[in-house]
Amino acid sequence: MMMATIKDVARLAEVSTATVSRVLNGNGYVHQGTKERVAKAITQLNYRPNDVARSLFKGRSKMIALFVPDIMNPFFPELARAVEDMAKKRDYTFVLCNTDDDPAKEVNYVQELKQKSLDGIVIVSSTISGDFIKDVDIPVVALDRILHPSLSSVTVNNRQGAREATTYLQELGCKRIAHVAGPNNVSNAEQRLNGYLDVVQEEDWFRYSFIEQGGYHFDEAKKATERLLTKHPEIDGLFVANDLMGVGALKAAQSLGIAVPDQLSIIAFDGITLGETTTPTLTTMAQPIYKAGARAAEILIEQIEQQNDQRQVEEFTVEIVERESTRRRDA
Amino acid sequence: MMMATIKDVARLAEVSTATVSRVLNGNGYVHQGTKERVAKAITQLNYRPNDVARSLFKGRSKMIALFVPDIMNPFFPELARAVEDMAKKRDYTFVLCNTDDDPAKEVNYVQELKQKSLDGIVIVSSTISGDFIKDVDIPVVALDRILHPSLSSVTVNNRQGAREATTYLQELGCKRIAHVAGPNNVSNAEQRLNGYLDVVQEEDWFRYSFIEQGGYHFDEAKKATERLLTKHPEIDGLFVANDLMGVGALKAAQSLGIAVPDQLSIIAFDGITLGETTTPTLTTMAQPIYKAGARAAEILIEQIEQQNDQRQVEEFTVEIVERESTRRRDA
DNA sequence: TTATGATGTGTAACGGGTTACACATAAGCG
DNA sequence: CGCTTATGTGTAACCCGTTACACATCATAA
Repeated sequence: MMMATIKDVARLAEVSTATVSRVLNGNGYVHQGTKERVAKAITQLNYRPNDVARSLFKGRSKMIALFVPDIMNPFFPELARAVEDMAKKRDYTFVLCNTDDDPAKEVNYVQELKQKSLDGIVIVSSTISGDFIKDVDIPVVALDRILHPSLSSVTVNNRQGAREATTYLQELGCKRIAHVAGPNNVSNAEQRLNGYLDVVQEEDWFRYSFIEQGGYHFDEAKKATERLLTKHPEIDGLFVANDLMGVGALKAAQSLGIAVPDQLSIIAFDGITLGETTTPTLTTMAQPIYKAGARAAEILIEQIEQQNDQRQVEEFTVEIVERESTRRRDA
Repeated sequence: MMMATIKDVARLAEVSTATVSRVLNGNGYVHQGTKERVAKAITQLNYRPNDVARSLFKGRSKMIALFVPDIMNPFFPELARAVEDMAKKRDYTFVLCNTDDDPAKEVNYVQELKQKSLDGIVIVSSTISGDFIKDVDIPVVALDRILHPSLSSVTVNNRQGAREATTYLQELGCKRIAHVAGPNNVSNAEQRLNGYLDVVQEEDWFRYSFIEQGGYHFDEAKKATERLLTKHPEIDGLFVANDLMGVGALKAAQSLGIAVPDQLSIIAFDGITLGETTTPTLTTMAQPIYKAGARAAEILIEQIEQQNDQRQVEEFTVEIVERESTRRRDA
């Protein structure tokens, strides 16, 4: 059978559609008796308002989107889960977009979603033009990476975390600490690199050849680590820009017959589950991933609902999680 | 500035909105010259039709959803990616729903999405009532698990794959092969169990105590494996119902000091990336996960667009991927 | 008793598209 | 030349809610 409409309810309850609408939304005055008749009609017809009609009138859709480079990257599912949970909690529908870090795709998604009256976007991106995104006339919250100074954002203290990670390796007794870096143009990767440099740059052993690019990819990081360990066999500590790459580094050490953590301590960054399943498990600077995602969604929804119009910038703190890939060196 | 509407275009091009609509959709007759004037006006105003208004009239939204138990389970991101890619290719917006295997949540999502005129659902579920889902009056395609005989579905040959996995262990020379099983009520888990039984049930050593429940969870599977290996130290081969559990089994063996693959060969099922990052890497019966997801979405869209109304049932084939967790036993 | 505000409800416009229908003109054909 | 069909375009209804506005009734205070 056809979905019942507000007219059917109105007819059955012998009132106008305006009255039904008022009952539905709890607006205006409605006589108690009328309210009950309408409620009864609604139940009887199993009526559910058509959200499309509502959206058309209101110009809002109760939908938010999350843009990620690729949901298959194990960092993003937890973020997606967090945003979806918050969306559901606040009665929003959750749209997921994989952008592949392609600015054209990102722009294209924005346009298509705006045609659908999407209410807002949580975006993880390093590629989209800040100038484009700041002019998108719906609320946007940047997550994990900063996109434009005018946008609300939720991030972590990458630089400080990187400093702590590197210092931790020093405290374990590591004498030569290298870094497998993330991509050049990504804010959080640069911050992690800087944090590493903050700690080691003044050391007399330090040279820039202790840094290799791993581009946030498993394979690239594996190769980068192999290069590092080959040209500098003296390396006894490794700070890797994220966990996915950290696992690549683990693999590289294995393939070169270098024992982790006996000969080499490895610490990475992010705190994704993947790091718990390797052998050895991966020591890491863990982000509160879920919390950050949920908070980003919450800020977005507050902005949508005008409860809080101004820009919010929040930075969470990372915490070391000691696992098996690091160990104190005997002096 | 406000978004331009079809009326603005009509005014600028000096035609009626009907004519603009015809140009937009390539319907009916429009004079060549008129067409050009309208096209010019559209460009000039940077006009994009309002999809909400369209949806209201058509009763269709160009949105499809994917229901998964939990996107944080590493089996699902690839599926999600596949469905999203296909959705995008066919100009559909992709909605992701985490159901936590909770039938109430599933029903609730269906209702909310139907209010938004969602066009169809790809669903991975073992919990939703078949009777409920078959009466949802929009197209539904079951993926990975069978839900109801009247629904289109895309699955893999779980039973045959399980037979091959178990036989493979036999061929390696394993004499006592145990199974860490998935949940009871999930069709593919039962099929995998049955495939295992097909091969070993007639063996004289076989007893049901060689089977333990691991419920498709990492931790549960780890504990189940510990129980198995403790009560049956003679086990030299293990078929695990999926890769996530397989990694749990690997951990269990490690914690008991049992060397994989030297003392124990482990083969799992699914072929997710996670199995490539462990040490040893995990031998598995790999599903064409991406292909299956993409095909499910394609069938769904065909059904939505009435190109193909009848039920489709497709079964893909799994293939063994030999990695490091299995090895031939010396006779 | 009357002015005033609170309560209760319906009418109709509106949001932004799509399309059935009517009408007009032009072209093709016997 | 008259009839039929193809081409071209506008009017208005429709999709399904929401809400401004008008109007009535009722209660309360002065």
